[in-house]
Amino acid sequence: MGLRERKKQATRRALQEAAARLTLERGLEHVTVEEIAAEADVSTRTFFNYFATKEEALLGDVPSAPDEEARRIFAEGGPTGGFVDDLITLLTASLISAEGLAAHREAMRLRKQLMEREPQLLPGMLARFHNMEQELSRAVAERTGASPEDARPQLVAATAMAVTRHTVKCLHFAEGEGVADVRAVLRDAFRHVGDAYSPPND
Amino acid sequence: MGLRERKKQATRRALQEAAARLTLERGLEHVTVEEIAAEADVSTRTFFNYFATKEEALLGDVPSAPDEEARRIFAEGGPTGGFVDDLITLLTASLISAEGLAAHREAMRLRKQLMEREPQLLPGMLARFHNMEQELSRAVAERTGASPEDARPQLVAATAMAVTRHTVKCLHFAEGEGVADVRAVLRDAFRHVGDAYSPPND
DNA sequence: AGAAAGCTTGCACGGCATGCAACTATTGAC
DNA sequence: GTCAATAGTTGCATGCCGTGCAAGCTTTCT
Repeated sequence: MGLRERKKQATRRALQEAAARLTLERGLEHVTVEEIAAEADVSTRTFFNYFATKEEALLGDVPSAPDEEARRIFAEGGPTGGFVDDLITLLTASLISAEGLAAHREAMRLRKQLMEREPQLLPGMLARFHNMEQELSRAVAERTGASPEDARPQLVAATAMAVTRHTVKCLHFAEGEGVADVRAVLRDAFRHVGDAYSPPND
Repeated sequence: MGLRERKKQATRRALQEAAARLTLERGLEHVTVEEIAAEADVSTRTFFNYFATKEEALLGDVPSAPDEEARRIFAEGGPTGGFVDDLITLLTASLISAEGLAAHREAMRLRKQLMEREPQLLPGMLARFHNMEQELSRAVAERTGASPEDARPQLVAATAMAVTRHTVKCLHFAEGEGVADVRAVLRDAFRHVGDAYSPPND
C-alpha cells in the first residue's frame, strides 16, 4: 500500500475520531465541521472530500454487503442445505463475523454511546441496516428461486435483520463474556421468532 | 373546531402538498423551502413553524403510536388470548386500519412515489417505523410480563414491524382489489415467517 | 370593546454543503 | 534525479437550511 493511500486512511480515521470525541464531549449541535477538521489538521473543505455530511463521519465504516463468496454459496443452496443454518453462516461470515466483533468491539461501544447521546444519528444507522436487508433479500430470492415480484424474500430478510440487530444488542450486554457463540445467540433468536409466530400459541 | 385551528390545518396541508408536488416535478434538490412556502402563500419563516426540516413536510402525518385503547387491551392479554390474533388486532386497530388505508390511499401512493424518486427520504421513513416498533415492543413486554432488560419483546416487535411493512407493500401491489382482508395478509405473512424459522427445513 | 393568547412575518445570523480554480504532494517513466 | 501525469488539499464564493428574536396581526375570550 502506497504512501498516498496510507495518508488518506489516517486522515479518515483522524476525522472520525475527532468527530466522535468532540460529539461525546459537547453534543453534536455544539460541534462544527470546522472544529472537527481543525482537530484532524485538515481544512474544512477536506472534511467534505471524505464525508458528505457531518453525521456520516460518526457512523463508522461497517460493511453493508455480505462477503461475496459467502453470498454466492448461500445463493446456491449451500453450505449445508438447511435454511436457518446457512442463513446464520451467511450472517456471521460478514455482517457480524466473530473476528469483526472482536476487532471492532471498541468501535461498536463508541457507536452505541453515540446513538444514545445523539438520536439524530439513528435514521442514518437504520438506513444502513436497510441496505443490508436489501442485499440479504436478493440473496434469499436467488436461493429460493422466487420471482422478482414475490415480496416474501423481502419479508424473510427483514426478519433476519431484526434477529441480527437483536443479536448485536445481546452481545453488547454480554460484553465481558465470550463472543464465540454468536451462532448460538442467532439460533436462539430465530427459534424464538419461529416459536412466537408459527403455531397458534401465546 | 375554531377558525384558528382550521386555518392551521389548511396551511399545513397546503405546505405538504406544495412540497410533494414540486418535489415530484423537479426533484428535491431543485426545490427550496422558499418556493414551497411561496406556493402555500406563507413566509419562509412560517414553513419552519410547521416543519423542522424540508424532508419532514414530505413524510406526511402517519400515526406512530397505536390507538391507546387497543394497546391497553392487547397489553392485558386480550381480546382473544391468542398472541398472533391479538397482535393482528392491535396492528389493524391503528397503524394499518382498514379505514385508514382506504382513506389515505392517495396519500400512500404519493409517499411511495416520493420514496422512489428521493431515496434521501428513506432514513426518515425508517425512523418512523422504528418508533412504531418501540411502541409495539413496550406493549409486547407488558403483555408477556417480560423484565425491562429482556430483549425478546424487542425482537418480536421488530419482526412484527417487518411483517407490517411487508403487508403495506403487498397492499400497494393489490391496489385495485379489495383491502378488506388486511388481516388475512398479515396472518399469511406471520405464518410464512413462522414456517421459515421454526422447524429445521428449507 | 378591549385585553389576552396565539400565529405570522421580517431580519439577522451561523452553519452546512458544493463548485471551481489554484496549489501541493505522490507516483511512475525515463 | 528529473519531469510529467495524476491525485489530493485548500481557499473562496455561493446558496440554502434552520433558529432566535421582536414587532405586528388575528382570533378568542370576557
